[in-house]
Amino acid sequence: MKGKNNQLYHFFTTELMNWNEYDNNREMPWKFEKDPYKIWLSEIILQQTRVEQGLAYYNRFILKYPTVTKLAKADESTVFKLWEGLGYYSRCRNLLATAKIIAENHDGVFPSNYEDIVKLKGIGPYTAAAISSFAFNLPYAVVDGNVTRILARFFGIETPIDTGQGKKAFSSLADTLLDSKYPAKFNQAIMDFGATICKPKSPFCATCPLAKNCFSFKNEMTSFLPVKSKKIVKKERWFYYLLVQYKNYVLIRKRDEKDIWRDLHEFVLIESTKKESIKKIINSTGAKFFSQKAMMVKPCNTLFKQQLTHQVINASFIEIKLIEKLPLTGYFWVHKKEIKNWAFPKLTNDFLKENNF
DNA sequence: AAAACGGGGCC
DNA sequence: GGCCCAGTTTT
Repeated sequence: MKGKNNQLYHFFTTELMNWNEYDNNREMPWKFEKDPYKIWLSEIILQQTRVEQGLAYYNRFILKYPTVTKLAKADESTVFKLWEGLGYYSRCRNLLATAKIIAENHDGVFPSNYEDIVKLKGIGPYTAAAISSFAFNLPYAVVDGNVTRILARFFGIETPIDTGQGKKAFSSLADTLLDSKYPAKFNQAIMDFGATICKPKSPFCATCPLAKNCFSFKNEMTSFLPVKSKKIVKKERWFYYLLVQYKNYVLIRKRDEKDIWRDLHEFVLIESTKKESIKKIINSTGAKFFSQKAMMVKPCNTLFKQQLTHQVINASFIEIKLIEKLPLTGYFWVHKKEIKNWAFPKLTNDFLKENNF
């Protein structure tokens, strides 16, 4: 039984490494990169993010911050502005924090072993394995969505990939399969393979070099593997944004609670768990303070909707022009021309763009 | 162990 | 409308 498994393992690795020689045309600026800083940056950007979406961000970051030392000296708001629109903003916060740690505690030199790398903020098992193998050619197998999908399908593993047990099993199997002489090449190959051949939908089994020994291909199971255990429940929220203005100034604040869009900015927010009438919002205790001192209150008709992983945000914007410059705790006044210097959620930028604000 | 964290693209 | 993406952190 063990011998049979070993043969299968060998087949998998051999075919995969062979495939990479000829059939892989994915071009990415960080491919075959050896600078751990550039690899790190690319891996953080690509967490839960498609290559096509992250590519432009990567290029802009490298241009502006060519080294980890340069990044470490950067202003947080500037870095967030550069990250704006990419999502999962804790990645940006951790990126800067880690750059500072490397600059201050490691003399600006990226750690060169897995144990030290995985301790850094924003770097988990996947990213540590990627940096270790790509930059330092250390034998750590990456386990991302591509890898779990390929392994679940090829070996017919029904263990859910999003459980502790599953992660352990897939990681262990990946380490067994890893070509320890060429870890960087193996890791690059398996992810390219997942992205181009063993795709989530409509994989190219007809031309797949692994198909003849693939459990899912032989048993018509590709559409059922891998298995995920968790069902996502979405909640719906209604955001009513007051564009409180005085002359050419508008009130904004930085979101600082543990919630979506932390460290991004927003206008005066009145939130509800359900849809409200604009009239009710304007007359609410939160808005009355302003509407009483307003020369103009104008709701914008468009409803902005943003789908997130665990929630749906519905946003309406209401313009309020004041006759005097009122203060509001937690908020600050900025000139309209300065708005573009602050990072905002995508939904807000959509509004700003549509309304030439 | 489960939940939360964005935004985009595909079917 | 649901799924998935070169996952990690927090609860």
